[in-house]
Amino acid sequence: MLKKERQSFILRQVNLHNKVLSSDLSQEMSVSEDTIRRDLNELSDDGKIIKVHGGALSKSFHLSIRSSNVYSLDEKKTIAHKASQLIKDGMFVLTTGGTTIIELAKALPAELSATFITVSLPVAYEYIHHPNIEVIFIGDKISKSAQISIGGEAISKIRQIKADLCFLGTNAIDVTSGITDSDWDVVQVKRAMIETSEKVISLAISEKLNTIQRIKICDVNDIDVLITELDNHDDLLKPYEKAGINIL
Amino acid sequence: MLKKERQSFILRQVNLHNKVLSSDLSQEMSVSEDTIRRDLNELSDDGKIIKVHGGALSKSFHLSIRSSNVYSLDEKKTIAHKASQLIKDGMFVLTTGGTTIIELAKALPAELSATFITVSLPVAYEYIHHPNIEVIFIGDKISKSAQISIGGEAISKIRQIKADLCFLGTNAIDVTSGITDSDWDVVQVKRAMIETSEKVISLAISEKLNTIQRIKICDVNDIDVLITELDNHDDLLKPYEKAGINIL
DNA sequence: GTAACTGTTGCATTTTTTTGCCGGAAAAAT
DNA sequence: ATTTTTCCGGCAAAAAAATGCAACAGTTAC
Repeated sequence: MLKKERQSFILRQVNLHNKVLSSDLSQEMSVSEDTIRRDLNELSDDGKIIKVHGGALSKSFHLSIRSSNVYSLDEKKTIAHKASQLIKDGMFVLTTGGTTIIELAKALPAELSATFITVSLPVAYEYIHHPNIEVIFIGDKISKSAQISIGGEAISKIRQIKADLCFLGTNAIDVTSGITDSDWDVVQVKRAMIETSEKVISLAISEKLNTIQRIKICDVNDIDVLITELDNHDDLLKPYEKAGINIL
Repeated sequence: MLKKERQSFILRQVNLHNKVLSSDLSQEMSVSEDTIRRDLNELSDDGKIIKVHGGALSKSFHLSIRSSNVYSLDEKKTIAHKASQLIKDGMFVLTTGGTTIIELAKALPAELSATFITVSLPVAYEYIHHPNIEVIFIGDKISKSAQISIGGEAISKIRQIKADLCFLGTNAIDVTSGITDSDWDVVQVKRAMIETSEKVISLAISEKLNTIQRIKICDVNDIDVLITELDNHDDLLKPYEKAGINIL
C-alpha cells in the first residue's frame, strides 16, 4: 500500500467516523504505529485533521461551524447508508440538493460505478471525489440560497434525461399534502426530476414527517420509497405504508 | 514495445485500478524500472497522473485528498487583485477553472454587481458566497481531474453567450507557441470561451511564462491582456508586450 | 556513404524517502 | 504515585528516485 493511499484512507476514516485511533489504523492496514503517527502528523500539518493523543479527530467535527449546521448528522448518515444500497452498477441517478443528499454522496461505496446527475453544487463537489462514478451537472442560474441550478434551461435539460432513480432531499412530507417545500424555483426543478424518473425515493429525517410547507411538489403516491432513520416498523411510518409507499 | 504504447498502457492501468506500482509495470512489460519511472514522470508532467513514491495514482483518486495548500498563493492573490479591477458593474464575465481563478473569485469587491458564468465547480462555489453577483453555471459531464464541465453540450452553451470579459487560468504561455494546455477536453472549452468573448485576459504566475504544453489553445495575439504577479516593466514580460499584449 | 545528431534505454552510483525499531520523555490512566 | 500508553528523536535497512554515462537505433545533413 502506497503512502498516499494510506493517508487518503485515513482521511476517509476520519471524516466518516469523526475519530480514529492510531492502534486501529495500524491494525487495519498492517503497518507499524510509528508509520501511522507520521501520517497523522503530516495530515495534521496540512491542516486536514486534528491530531490528538492516541489518534486524530475530523476537523469539521470538533472545531468548525460546519458540524453544527449539519443538523442531525447521525440520522442523516443512517439514511444515507440505507439509500446507497438501492443504487446498482450502471444506473442513472438523479439527485437534488440538501445535506442528506451530501451524506448519501459520501456514503457511496467505492466500487460503485454509475452515473449521477445533479443540480446541486455541493453535491457535485462530493461526487467528483468518488473514484468510479460519472458526474453530470445540470447548469443554469445558480440559486444562492439553495446552491442549486434553477430556471427553464435546467428544467428542460432534466426532462431530456430518463433516470432510473431519483433521490429527493425532503423538507416536509405529509400523507394528505404530499411533499411540500418553500422555494418556488426549487420546487420546479424537483417536479421535473420526479416526472422523468422511473423510481422516486424520498429521504427525510423523522422530524420532517407530518409537516407541511407552502408549495406542493407531489403527492405521496408519486413516491415509491421513503427512507428515514427510523426502524421500518415504527408507528410514525404506518400511515405512509398504508398509502402504498415502500418503507426502508 | 514503443514508448507511446507503453505510456498509453500505463494510463489505462492507472485509470482502471486507480493505482500502479513501478515494479509491477516493469515486470508486466519487461523494461527496466528506470524506463517506467521516466514514463511516469512524463505522464505526470502532462498532468495525466499523480506520481508518488513507488508508482502512480489516478488523478481522480488523488482528489479525495483535498489539498487546501494552494501553490504560490501570494502571487495568485496579487494577480487576482489586479484582475478584479477590470470588472465593472453590469458586465458578463466568463471564467475557466484553476486556483488562480478561485483567488480572483475571493478577491471580488463586495459592491460589485455583475454576472459570472463558469464551468468550474470550485469557482462557482466561491461565487455563490458573494452578495451581489449573479452566477450561471454551464453544466455537462464533469471532468474529475479539472473539476469543470466538459463536452459538446457545455461548449454549445458557451457559444450562445456573448461575454464582455474572459479570464483564462493559464497553464503554459509562450510568445511563439501561444497558450497551451495538456487536457484535450479542457482545451475545447477554453477555446469556445475565447471565441465568444469581447476581451480575453490571461492570468499566469511568472513561472508559467515561456513554457509549452502539448495542446494549443490560442495564439498570443488572441489575448488582450496578460496579468502576472510581476511589475509590468519586468524584462520577462517584454516579448509579450512587443507582441501587442496589454501587460498588467 | 558517412558523420553528426537525437532520442531511447539500461546500468552503476549516489541521494532521498520510507519505514520499523529502540530508548527515554511526556501524557494519560489507574 | 506508579503503571501503561503514546510520543518523539535518532538510527539503520530497504526501497525507490535522481544522476551521469554508455550503447544503440533512427534521422538528418553533408
